[in-house]
Amino acid sequence: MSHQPPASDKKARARSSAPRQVTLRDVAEAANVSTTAVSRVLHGGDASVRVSEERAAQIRAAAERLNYRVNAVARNLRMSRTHTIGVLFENLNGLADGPLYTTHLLDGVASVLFRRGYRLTLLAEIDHSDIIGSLGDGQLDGVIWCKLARDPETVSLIHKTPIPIVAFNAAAAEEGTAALYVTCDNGEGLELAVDHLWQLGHRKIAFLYESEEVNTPDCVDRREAYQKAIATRGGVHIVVECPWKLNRAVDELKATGCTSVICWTESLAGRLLDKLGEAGISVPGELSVIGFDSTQFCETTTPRLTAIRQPIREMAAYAAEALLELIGGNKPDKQSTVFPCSLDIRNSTATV
Amino acid sequence: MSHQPPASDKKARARSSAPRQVTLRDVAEAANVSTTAVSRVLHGGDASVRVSEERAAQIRAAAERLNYRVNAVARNLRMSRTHTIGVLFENLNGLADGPLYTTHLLDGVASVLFRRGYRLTLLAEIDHSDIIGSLGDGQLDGVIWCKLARDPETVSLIHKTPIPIVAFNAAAAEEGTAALYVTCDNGEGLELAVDHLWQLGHRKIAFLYESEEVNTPDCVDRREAYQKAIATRGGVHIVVECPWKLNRAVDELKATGCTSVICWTESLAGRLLDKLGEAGISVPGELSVIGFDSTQFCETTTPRLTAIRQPIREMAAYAAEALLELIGGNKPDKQSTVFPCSLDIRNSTATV
DNA sequence: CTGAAAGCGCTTACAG
DNA sequence: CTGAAAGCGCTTACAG
Repeated sequence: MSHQPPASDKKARARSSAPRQVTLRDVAEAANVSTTAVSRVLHGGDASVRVSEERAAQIRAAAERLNYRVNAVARNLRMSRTHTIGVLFENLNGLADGPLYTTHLLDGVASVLFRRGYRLTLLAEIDHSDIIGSLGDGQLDGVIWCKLARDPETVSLIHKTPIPIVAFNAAAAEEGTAALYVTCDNGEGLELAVDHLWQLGHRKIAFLYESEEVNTPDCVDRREAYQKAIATRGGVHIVVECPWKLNRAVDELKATGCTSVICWTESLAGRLLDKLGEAGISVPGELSVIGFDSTQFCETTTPRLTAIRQPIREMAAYAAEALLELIGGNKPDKQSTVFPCSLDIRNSTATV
Repeated sequence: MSHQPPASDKKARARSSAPRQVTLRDVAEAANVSTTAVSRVLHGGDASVRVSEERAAQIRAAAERLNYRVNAVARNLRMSRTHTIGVLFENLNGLADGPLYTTHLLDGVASVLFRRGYRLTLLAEIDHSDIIGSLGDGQLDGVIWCKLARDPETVSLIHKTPIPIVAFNAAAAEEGTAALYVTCDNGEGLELAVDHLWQLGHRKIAFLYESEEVNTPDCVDRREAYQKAIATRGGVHIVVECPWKLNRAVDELKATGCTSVICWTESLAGRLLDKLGEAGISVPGELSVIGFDSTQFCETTTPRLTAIRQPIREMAAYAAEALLELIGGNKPDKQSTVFPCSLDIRNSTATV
């Protein structure tokens, strides 16, 4: 019975033109049941609805025959839930910036999300003022906000955002912010790095960062942590700011008379190694260099790069889990999670 | 007038509980106009609707006052358009695999998409049979399918997918497939590499790939192109398959007596360099090594890696542009676009 | 056990 | 110029 194509003349749809999407209603008509029953059988949900096995089989057959696919957008609208979370980067460059930082980050997030049936959308902060528009438009259940800045404007943005937020690599939590913070222990990391150099006899240790990153949370924190670690030892801190391209950076470092330098990222350290090579300055012979992140990248530089390690992938996976908890309505017991850092000693540091 | 909060008693919504989303209807009521007018003023569209400047101002004021945000999911449902495109990877590992391949790919795609107001969703092929489910659920306007395989099963999948597809790094176009193909000229690339080695006096040139990748399109193409380039010169081809971890790979290469090896990716070449280093085999002294992709990664290996270059970022940006054209309903003039390869000679190759 | 109907928040012919 | 109403394709109280 009912093996003829669904008539649906009630609506007299334009069946002739573009191949209209097959809907739940079509399946219901073909199987001679209600859309309620079809929804229940095909998509589960509402357990209070019971459908006999016979009808269920009819429904499944009809769906198969008509090649029915659920329209997730309609479902999302109805349920106010998209099972999609966003990862927000400060800028487009973010993607190609750190040699492996972004990759590990996405890999960690994706490993959790995909397993739990969530999707991952990439967002870049193009227009600062439009973030709310992107985050509050209903398409995202939550967001992982990378390198979240701490200026008042951004903080107020956070308050206005209607979805749960996990701030990634954004240092300390703001007072009264609903967001969760996941970061690494920059203080510990720089303490380890300075300690390592100090033990090697270095007393003039520089800290290097790009002027473009002067306000990036991690950059600020690491700079301050460096200064504290140096101060603790009664040393003199040498903070060097350079342009992204490292023009004159080598000269400026030389002028300070430092014997070692800590770069705020491994990406920067890698580029510095190149410049030092060009300038004929041997590492670690004349200058010891330390980076931050300690991904596989550090195994491929010349010399292999000593670096502070933060477990990016694990942090990202944790951030994703935490976000799903928030979305599920579970309030976390703590607002900040700080992952420990360690120091991977390779070949770019030596006694002074 | 009408400065009191919207009554909306008609519906008697649960205003007391969770802060319900502010809708277009709320704005309309607050401004004493129709939703038609609000939609027109706030979101543009339907140019046939005209609203006086006075009313428009009222509407904008009401929207501002109520802190109205459009619900993009509802709009997407209505317009059957999400302005979101997917990037589909074969597996999760894809993300952390090639040192910079994925990053450049995403960067290229994102650079185009974000500028044109599109979003980017990451998908991984977890369950092969469920791809249609993901691609046909209405949440995506199109997809960039990376390393699309050529088995009959996948081809039939492509035919069933209701959204435009651009296949990336997937070699030749399938007969009668609607998909667009963007790839690099593997043949040219391997010809250049073999030529380079041949000129350096190498006559025993091996080709190395991981057994896990035996059916990956690019791997197949490059292998065949290698064999052809060798055959053209009357040489003997030495194809070596190894496990991902490269167990015994060095021994096997040694056993073949080859003086040089072309790896199908730079990632593999990088790992091989490590193994060779451990085994005390000097590169390029005892063995010349060539990789494929030639990203910044090759500048950081020891020695710096000679590699065939494919312009990943440009290819990805092109793929994104092409996909948007397809989505816009513009049929492309050609089904395949092949980007030229070149050879970046660095320090991992030398005379035999 | 089963179905008719309301409603998620938009946009857009259509009629005044 | 303006608005009432239909409808995108789902899910889910609610009533039989």
